Amino acid sequence: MNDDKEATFSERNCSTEFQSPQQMDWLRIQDSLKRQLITEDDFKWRLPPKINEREKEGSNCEILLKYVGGVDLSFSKEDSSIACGALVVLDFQTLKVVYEDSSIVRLHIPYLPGFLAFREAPVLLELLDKMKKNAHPFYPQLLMVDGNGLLHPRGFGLACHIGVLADLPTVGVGKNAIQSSQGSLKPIFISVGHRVSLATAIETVKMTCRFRVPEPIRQADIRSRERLRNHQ
DNA sequence: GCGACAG
DNA sequence: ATCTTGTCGC
Repeated sequence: MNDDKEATFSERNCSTEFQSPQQMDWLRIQDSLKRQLITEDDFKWRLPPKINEREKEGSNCEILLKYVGGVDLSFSKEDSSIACGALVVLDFQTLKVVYEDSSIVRLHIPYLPGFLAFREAPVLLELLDKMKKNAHPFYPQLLMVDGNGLLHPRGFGLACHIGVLADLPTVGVGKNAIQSSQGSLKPIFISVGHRVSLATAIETVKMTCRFRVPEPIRQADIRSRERLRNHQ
């Protein structure tokens, strides 16, 4: 009964019959990048021990997760091709913003379901790269992305895309998803981006949620639209 | 007209 | 993504 729905959904999104030449390229790129995707914990830091939890034995790792990044884009209401991408870094424990940068750009690639990364990733990768080039001490150890990761028709959403290209642990956080009208309370959709397990993805998001959306993404959202406003 | 698929 | 007022409550 439900198999019919699953099958048609999958077919519709993975078929190459009705794709433009551009989208054919994008499909190949996604497929290629997906081969580099890591969906397990792969980082050298550890989460701060929970309050009622004993320190884990055998964890020789002394580095604690401290710098958590968040990225988001906001768009101009007048000209939808004008956007502001923002990158923020928060202290994982205090949730205070310790770094902020943003960039106003003109986007030439339209939004197409399943290909969000080709529209939004370039700006965000630039902001990350700028920080890395400067060897900034607050460069994020984990990045939360406003968009899905594995939760994607081909299992390679924006969070995966950014994670692989930046070689950074990422978590995807979606605010809408397919067949979203089931849950009653507006849920968020957490999925693995790159170099994190689902358990870690969920745990880190929970630990940074003061409100519905985790604080790193919320701050990136607030600051990107704020800057867009002051620009015109 | 219906259904609807991140941002 | 963006368009949008007031309202309730801490």
